[in-house]
Amino acid sequence: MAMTLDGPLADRDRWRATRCSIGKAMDAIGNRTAVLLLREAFYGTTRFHDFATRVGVTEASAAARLRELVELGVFEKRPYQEPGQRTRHEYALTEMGRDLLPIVLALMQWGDRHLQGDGPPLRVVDTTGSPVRVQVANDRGDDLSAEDLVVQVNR
Amino acid sequence: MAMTLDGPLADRDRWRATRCSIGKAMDAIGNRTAVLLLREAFYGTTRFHDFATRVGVTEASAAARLRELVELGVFEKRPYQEPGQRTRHEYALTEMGRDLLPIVLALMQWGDRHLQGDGPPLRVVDTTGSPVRVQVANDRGDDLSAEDLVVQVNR
DNA sequence: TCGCTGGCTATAGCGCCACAAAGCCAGTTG
DNA sequence: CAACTGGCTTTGTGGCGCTATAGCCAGCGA
Repeated sequence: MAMTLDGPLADRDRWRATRCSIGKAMDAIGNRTAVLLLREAFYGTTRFHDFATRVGVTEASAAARLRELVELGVFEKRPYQEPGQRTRHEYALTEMGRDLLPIVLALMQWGDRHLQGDGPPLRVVDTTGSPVRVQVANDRGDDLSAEDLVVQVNR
Repeated sequence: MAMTLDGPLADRDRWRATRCSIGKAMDAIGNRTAVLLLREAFYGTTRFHDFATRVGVTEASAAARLRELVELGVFEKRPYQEPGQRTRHEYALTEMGRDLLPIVLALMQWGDRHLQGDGPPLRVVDTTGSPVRVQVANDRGDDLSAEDLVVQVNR
């Protein structure tokens, strides 16, 4: 049912998850608008106005969230110029941002399975048409659930 | 870089992600306290007071978030009785709740990699000691990134 | 030089979610 | 029967993030 807590972690009353990466990640990107901006970035959106309208928030909101994400290092702002147009900026995912794909797809997968009465609106497949899913796996690629996992103190 | 949008999705100005599972998932559980309650549940916590103190929020906050998660079907409240004690209730993850493991671990993995200056505080391994990670994979277990993915309309 | 457009920024108001402190109720122990 | 404990609930306050509306600025085209 639950994970196994190893070594000094076993006595659950003796420690608190103060440097927890899950909490830090939620502080950084745990916000509906931020996550939907990431969805749009993975769908290929790069321009400010497109982000705002496709996510369905005001430009004020999109600007505030994008600014935070640039500051954090998830997006980078890059100048570009279309012929006959002035210089503009586009928002491109950094490596840090691209590493968010498992989070975004895991949310989608869970929502598809448990929150959609009429089934998933979209399907994600690979380039051969094979369905894609997010899994918790070890080196051998075995699919694991909580009771297969052990948590240890690092170093 | 980005996913491929297939068929009617290709013209990005022609559709809006209105029934988006990512947005619905964020509405349901996209909240710091809710996610940390889930972390504790995966670590084995079942009792109200333990949830509140281990997450580090007030009992008022823990009670409100737990009530929402029970209503949603992520937790179920079960009566139990310790010898010499009155009947109490514990919070246990349902299947819907256990399906949130990839989201929680994906957040942890990303936070470990990008938000922890001194490296990850905890390690997650399987029962043989092999490191565990969250991956986006197809049927064959290939690890995929955004440019390998195709999004299609379902049905 | 004037107006248009894209990309923001500013202001005011509202709701959600956190906090702290206090209160309440059921049942068990003394 | 009174006191204690666990598990909440209530009340009041504050911040953050959303909305709507309005304004600003840079540069291109006419």
